Amino acid sequence: MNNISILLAEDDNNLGLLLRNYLTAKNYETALFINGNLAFEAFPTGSFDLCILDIMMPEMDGIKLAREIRLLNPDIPIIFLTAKNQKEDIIDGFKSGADDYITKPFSMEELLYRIEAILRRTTSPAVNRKSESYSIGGYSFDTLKQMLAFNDQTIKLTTKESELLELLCRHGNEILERNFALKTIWIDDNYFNARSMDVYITRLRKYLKKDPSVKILNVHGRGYKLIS
Amino acid sequence: MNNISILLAEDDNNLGLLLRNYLTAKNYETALFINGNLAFEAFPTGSFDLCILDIMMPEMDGIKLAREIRLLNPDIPIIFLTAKNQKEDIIDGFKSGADDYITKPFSMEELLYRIEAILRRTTSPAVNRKSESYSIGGYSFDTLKQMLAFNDQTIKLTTKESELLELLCRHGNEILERNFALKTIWIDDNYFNARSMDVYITRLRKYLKKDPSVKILNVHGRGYKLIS
DNA sequence: GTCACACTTTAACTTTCTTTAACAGTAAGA
DNA sequence: TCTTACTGTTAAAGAAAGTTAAAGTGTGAC
Repeated sequence: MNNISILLAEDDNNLGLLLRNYLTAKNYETALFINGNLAFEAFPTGSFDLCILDIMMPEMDGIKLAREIRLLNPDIPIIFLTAKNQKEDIIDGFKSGADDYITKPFSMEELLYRIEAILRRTTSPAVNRKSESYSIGGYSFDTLKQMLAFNDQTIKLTTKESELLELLCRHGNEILERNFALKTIWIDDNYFNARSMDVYITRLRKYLKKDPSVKILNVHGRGYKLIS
Repeated sequence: MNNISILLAEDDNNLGLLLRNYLTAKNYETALFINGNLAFEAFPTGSFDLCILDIMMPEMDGIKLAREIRLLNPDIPIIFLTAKNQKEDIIDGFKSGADDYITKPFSMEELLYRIEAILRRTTSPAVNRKSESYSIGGYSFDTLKQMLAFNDQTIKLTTKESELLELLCRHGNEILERNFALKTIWIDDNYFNARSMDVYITRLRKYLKKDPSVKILNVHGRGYKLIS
């Protein structure tokens, strides 16, 4: 166990069990509740570090649940699960204080990335801040500081630049799927976000061109490959 | 070999052999079994790192097999192969502890991506795909960078060009079957994809004509042979 | 509050990649 | 020889991605 405890509220039992098993396998202590009421009753007793709430649930929906939880603990990170194209849900979700949300269907890997990202943002620096750093050819990239260094020159990346470069690094020398990247970073993989991503790819390529052995290759119709 | 050993259970012999050949070529040690019983009997003897199980199989189906395997080894990654739109299968699959599933038809590259993704999640740090390079007469071809070099001139190949040339190289001086190439790269071996492949063969021949000893020969009705 | 600034998205235009089409040439069997 | 399926080549059409600039958006300083 890594001492992280997750409250999971999901009424679809198949998905719920799948998620619980997966998160448990990933060393997150996970408590599953099949509706909002049960989750809310359990919340004060367990000392949870993170909540994953389905929005559409009978009895008490995820948004209402989030508001109640926030009254008890204003700082706890909350990730919403929602079906696609429920824009209103998403807006309501953010109003009720979501830190993040993820649209169904999603891959386990995607959810895991979100959890890690959110824990990185919210847990205190002293605790488990493992500063990941990648070396990309002659560059070195610190994901936490969001700094990209080449020899003595260092530039600060923006959040999106850094997140995209991190995903590329994680999938180093293999394909990073467009949709995966879009859903993990932009949440929604619509046309405009896809074009936005193109702009960021261009920018990253510009940053990385000092070392000619480093390349971000496009795989037509699928995604990108960072090679070094 | 990269020391990764895969158990593959698939009753369709065509697909089974195609998969085994491809995975073997990609340096995964692969054992193929044509039904669930045989696979299960063999499981304890071979020390496998990953299972790829067809769901629909006679005798013991993939889901039952997965459960049995999980009893022996709760952590081994399992990928299911399933026909499209078999939602129930997928859900059952996840209940029995699948890590991922892939719906037929799929490309080899897609499966490879899933395998790498799952290994990335379960083994750490990342298994970086090494850059393979082939020499073809006076040319040198880097599969990862997708670059084809002749003397001081280097051209960048597109993804499809590179995939096709890689298959040709891998079958160097022997025959690359049309259907194998089509299924591996284009997924579907229909008429239009076949014609598309012809176009790519023409293009590769153009790239390779600087060295007259290099030839892509057609074997009528069967496929192509790269000689150098 | 509003101004300035950094960050992100949208827009417009260009280039590249893949597939489809059209037509020509070639091998093999009836 | 003649027919038919297979292959070769080139051009075109359509979709995806590259690039640059402008327009939004939010955030902190004052």
